[in-house]
Amino acid sequence: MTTLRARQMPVLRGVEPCASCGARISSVCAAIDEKDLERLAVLAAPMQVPAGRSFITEGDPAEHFFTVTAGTAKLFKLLPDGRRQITGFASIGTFLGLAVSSSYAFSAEAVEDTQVCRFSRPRLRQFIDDFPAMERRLLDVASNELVAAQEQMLLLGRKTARERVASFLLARESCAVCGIPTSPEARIRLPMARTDIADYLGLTVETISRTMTRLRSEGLIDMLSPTEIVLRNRAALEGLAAGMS
Amino acid sequence: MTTLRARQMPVLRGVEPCASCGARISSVCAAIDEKDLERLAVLAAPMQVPAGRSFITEGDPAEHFFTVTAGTAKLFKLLPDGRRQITGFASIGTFLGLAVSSSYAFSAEAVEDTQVCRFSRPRLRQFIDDFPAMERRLLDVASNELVAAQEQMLLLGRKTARERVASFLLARESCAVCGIPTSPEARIRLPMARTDIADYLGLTVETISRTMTRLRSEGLIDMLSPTEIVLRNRAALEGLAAGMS
DNA sequence: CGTGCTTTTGAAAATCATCAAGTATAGTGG
DNA sequence: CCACTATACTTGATGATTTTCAAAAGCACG
Repeated sequence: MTTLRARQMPVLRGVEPCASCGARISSVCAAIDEKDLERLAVLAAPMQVPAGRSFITEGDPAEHFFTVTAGTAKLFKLLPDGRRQITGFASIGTFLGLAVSSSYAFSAEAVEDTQVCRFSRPRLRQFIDDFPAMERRLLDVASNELVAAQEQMLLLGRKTARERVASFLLARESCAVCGIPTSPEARIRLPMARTDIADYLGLTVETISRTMTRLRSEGLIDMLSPTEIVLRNRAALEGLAAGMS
Repeated sequence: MTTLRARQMPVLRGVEPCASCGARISSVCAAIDEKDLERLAVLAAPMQVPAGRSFITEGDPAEHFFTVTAGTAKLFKLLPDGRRQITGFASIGTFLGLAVSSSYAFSAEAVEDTQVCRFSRPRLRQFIDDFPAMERRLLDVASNELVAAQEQMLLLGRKTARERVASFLLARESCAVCGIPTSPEARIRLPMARTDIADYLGLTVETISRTMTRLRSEGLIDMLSPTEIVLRNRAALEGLAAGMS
C-alpha cells in the first residue's frame, strides 16, 4: 500500500502558513519562535484528508511526520485476520510519526474531514537539530503519550466494559482541544463510529451499545444522538472510570 | 508511601562508575562520550534493590530518574481495589521516569535482586541541556517505548490468551539484553512470577498456567522449571503471536 | 422513498475468571 | 539434615462477562 499520493491528497502549499495555524499553541510547533516560523512553514505541506481516507499505513516506509491541524484521525494496528486495535485518536495539535524505525508502526485514517501538515522526515529532522527547543518539546510530547499509553494498558488489561466506557467518555470530555471548554452539562461530541470506540476499548460494537444504553437508563449520561453525549452524573462516572464500582 | 530512603536502599556512590557500567551500551548513557562520562558519573547514584522491594511509587513526587543496570523490575499501575496492570518489565539499560508531570505515573518494584542508577531529576535535566545528544537519545528511547506500548495495546485489546502467552515468550526470547543471544533451543529465563505474567498480559494466573501447560503438551514449548522455558516450535509460536491461529 | 449503513436489541455460545483444592518448591528453624 | 511452613504453581469444576450470531430499528443519502 502507498501513503498519500499528491493526486489523492491535494497539497495546499502556502495556503495555511504556520503563523496562522490553529494548532500552533498545542502542537510541537509551539516550540518555535515567531521569527523562525517562516523556516518551519516552508517545510510544512498542509493537506486535506477526507473522512474515511487513510494517510499512514502500517509497515510503509516512514517518510513523513504529520501534525493534525483540524478534524480527527484514528491510529490503529491490525492483525492478519482483520482484528483491529485503535491505539489512539489524533486531533488538533497531535504530532504523528515518532518512531525510530524506518517504517510506520501503525496506520492512520481520518474519522471526519481532517487537515494535517506533512513534513519530510529528514528535513524536519534537520530542522530539529537546529532548534533544540523542538527536540525537547518532542520529548515532552512522547513522554505524555507514554503516560497515556500506560493508562490505556490499565484500561485494556484490567477494566470492565462499564469502566472502559466511563473512562472513555470522561477522557473525551476533558480533551479540551476536541471541542468546547469543559462545563457541567457540556455536550461531548463523538466523531468516531461505535465500531471505532469498540476497537479503541478492546470490546465489540454490541457491548459498547449495550453499555451506553445502560448508562443512559441509569441516568449517568444523556444521548442527544449517537454522536452527542451529555454527562449527567459526573461523580458516578468518575467513580466507575477509576474502578470503584 | 515514600520512594527510596537512604536507609532502605544503600547508595554505593563511586562503587560502580559509569565508565565500567554494563548497561552503558544499551542505555541512554551511550549518548555520552568517554571524556564527558565523568560528569555523568558524579550525578549517578548506584543502588541495590532487593527482590520484592519497590523503588518508585505511583503518585509520589517524581524527584528522580532511574536506569536499570542489572536485574529486572516490573512497572505497574493499580486500581483502588487492587487490580494491577504491569505495563512493562525493565532490565539492563532501561531508562525510567520519563514523564512531564511532577509525579510518577507508575510504580516500580524489583522482580529479582536489581541494581539501578538514580539521578536527581533537575540535575539530570541540566546535564541533558548541556548534551543535546542525550536529549536525542531519550527521544529515541521514548519513541521505541511508544511503539512497544502500541503493540501491547494490540495484545491486550485483541489477542486471545494463547496468542498473548506466545507473544510474551517470543518477546522474552528476543529481548537480547535479558540473557544469552538468541539461538534455537536457547533457554528463556522468566524471572517474574506467574502472577506478574498474568498482570502483564491482562489475564489470571490460572489462565497463564493452563495456557503454558497446553503449549507444552502440544510440543510448542518445554518447561525445564517454571522459570526456564525452551521454545520447541518457534514457527508455530510466531504464527500464534501474530494472530494466525 | 428505497438503499445501505450504523446503531440497537435479543438469544445463545465461548472464552476466560472465579472458587477450590491439590502438588511442588523454597526457605526456616529445630 | 530433615521436617515444617509458606508460597508458588497447577489442575478441576463452575460461573459470568463478553462475544458471536441474528435481526430489527434509525438515519443519511441519492
